[in-house]
Amino acid sequence: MSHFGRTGPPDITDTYSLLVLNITFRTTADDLFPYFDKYGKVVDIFIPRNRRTGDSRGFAFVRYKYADEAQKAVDRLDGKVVDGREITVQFAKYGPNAERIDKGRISESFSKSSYRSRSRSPRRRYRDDYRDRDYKRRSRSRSLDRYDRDRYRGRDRDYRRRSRSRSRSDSPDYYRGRGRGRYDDERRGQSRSRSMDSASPARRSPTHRRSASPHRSLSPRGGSPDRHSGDRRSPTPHGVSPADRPADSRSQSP
DNA sequence: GTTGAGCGTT
Repeated sequence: MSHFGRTGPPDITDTYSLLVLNITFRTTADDLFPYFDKYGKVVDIFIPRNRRTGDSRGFAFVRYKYADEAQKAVDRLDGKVVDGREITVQFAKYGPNAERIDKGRISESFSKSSYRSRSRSPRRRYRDDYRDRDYKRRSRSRSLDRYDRDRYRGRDRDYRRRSRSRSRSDSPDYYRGRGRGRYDDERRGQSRSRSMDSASPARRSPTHRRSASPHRSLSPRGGSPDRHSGDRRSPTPHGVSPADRPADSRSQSP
């Protein structure tokens, strides 16, 4: 039983869904199974993943067959350290279709008569699908979702700061890399190859220098770091020299 | 290689 959520929702009519938050991004359904299975009969475990990257979002849904077992798991597994991180287990408040559920159990099935109740759903079913291609072309003022908000949070400060001090014409990579709206997720393989050979020389130059610059600053006394330099240079006699770069350029050139 | 509020797929 290692295939959870791969075949889609089996049957959530008589199952109780538990929401597991604060789990690691590397935790899989199989990892959570032994934890929840010990406290009750786990019907299915599903971990929402990103459509583009495929990485876990950091939370999972565990469905129990009985409410008493689910409650037990919430009380026992809530605050339990899994994979080195404390997880949060609680009853799901919303169903797979954004419908309100009671105690993790769906209060209303999607029958013909349920359509009338659906008018009350204040929540949208869409989350990441429409945002991925609409948010960038439309306007970012709509409010960034958790996916983009996370990435922008770390890149935003650097991104804006550089724009002020440095001109865009100075960084041709700006249009291909950050200008697209996002920098990774689903980038083309060919773009990456060219970046390594074409636009690399300009960026790789400062990269090598940083090894020597900070090293000297941290050792104003001198004399001591001499031993380290000698040993570290041995494994790298050549290859890091920029003089070899032109040689590769002609090979890469068509 | 990174991140951390929240509510889900065939």
